[in-house]
Amino acid sequence: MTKRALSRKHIVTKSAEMFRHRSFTEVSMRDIARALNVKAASLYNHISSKQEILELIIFDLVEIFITRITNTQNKNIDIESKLIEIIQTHIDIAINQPNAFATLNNDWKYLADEKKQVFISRRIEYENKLKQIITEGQKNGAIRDQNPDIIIYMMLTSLRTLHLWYERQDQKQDTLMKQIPKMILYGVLP
Amino acid sequence: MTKRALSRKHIVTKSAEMFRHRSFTEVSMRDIARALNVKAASLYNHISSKQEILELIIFDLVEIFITRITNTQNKNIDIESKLIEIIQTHIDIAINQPNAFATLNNDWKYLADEKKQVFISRRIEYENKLKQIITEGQKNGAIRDQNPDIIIYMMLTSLRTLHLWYERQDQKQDTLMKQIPKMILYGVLP
DNA sequence: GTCTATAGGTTGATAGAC
DNA sequence: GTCTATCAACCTATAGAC
Repeated sequence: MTKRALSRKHIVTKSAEMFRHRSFTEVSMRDIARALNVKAASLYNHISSKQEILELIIFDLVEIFITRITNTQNKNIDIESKLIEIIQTHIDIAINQPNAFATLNNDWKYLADEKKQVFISRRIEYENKLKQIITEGQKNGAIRDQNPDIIIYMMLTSLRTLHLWYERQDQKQDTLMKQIPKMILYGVLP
Repeated sequence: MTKRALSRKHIVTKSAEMFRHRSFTEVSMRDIARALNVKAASLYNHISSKQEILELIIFDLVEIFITRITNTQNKNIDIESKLIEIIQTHIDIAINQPNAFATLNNDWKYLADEKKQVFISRRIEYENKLKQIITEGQKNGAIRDQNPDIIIYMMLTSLRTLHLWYERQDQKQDTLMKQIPKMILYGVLP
């Protein structure tokens, strides 16, 4: 019945919130503990290491990204609609899960070696799904015949720091949902 | 006549090289010293603090960016050519000064409070020059009539991590110089 | 102008009392 | 399951010998 029982979930959520604004290496276990009104040692009753917190934040979101692009990939809609849906997924996550999203984008490099390799593999898997959609679109003439790696780069980088910019400019979600895909696609579509 | 005299310039150059791959906070003075085959204490004969190294890297490049956009701004060419030139400036710097470029983009937030404020002011100054060009283009009908902040965001974010991607994909500079502006502008121009 | 030694602080993590 | 106390390692920076 305690109002604020310490749990893995609380620790992970609060950590993501803190990693968003000051990176993984800058936030100490003492900082996280202080924000949860406990002492650092107490955290270790719920999680085994600082690394584990990072892994929980990042890999949960990785699964969400892969699930959603797979979903889009399997729909019976045209290529342009697929790309819009993928872009909107990124905007949705950037706005509605900004803490985990920022941590994934900024702090994946602090994953321990083995986990970092897993992350990179999953990212390549994601990019390959996107590449399949793009090359399929290029065969149909639905997408401009340009180096698909450059197209993917342009799509993904502009979406990677949306959470920062959203915070700074205070744009409405539905404005972004309309305008960003348009700006990306007019460069991608013939 | 020593082959490798320690100097401010050596220290700053080597530091930028290291900050590119592991951020400012992750690279210690001992690391920098080791890479230069001296002991950490020796660095302090040439620079006053770790902060000073960061400032030298970042503000040198800030001046280059501002000089170059001012230059473009004052030319007698049409708006589209101005935008292409600005984009190409970013690509040029990302490719030819990748270390300072990465440090500026990733580590400006580690500048000490006062210097960070100066940096932010200079960045706003830069973005305002870009905004002037864009709104002028919008009056002429040369640029799509869309929120200029979103246009600037799209232009700048896609250029901010070019150095990483360039490294990963091994694209040729002249390919990027042609294709990236095209991809950005087809989303900006009517 | 480089070195050793060290001050004074931080870090992630653990041992063991309660 | 939280706490205090602590370890061992690291950090930036300085003092002072050479």
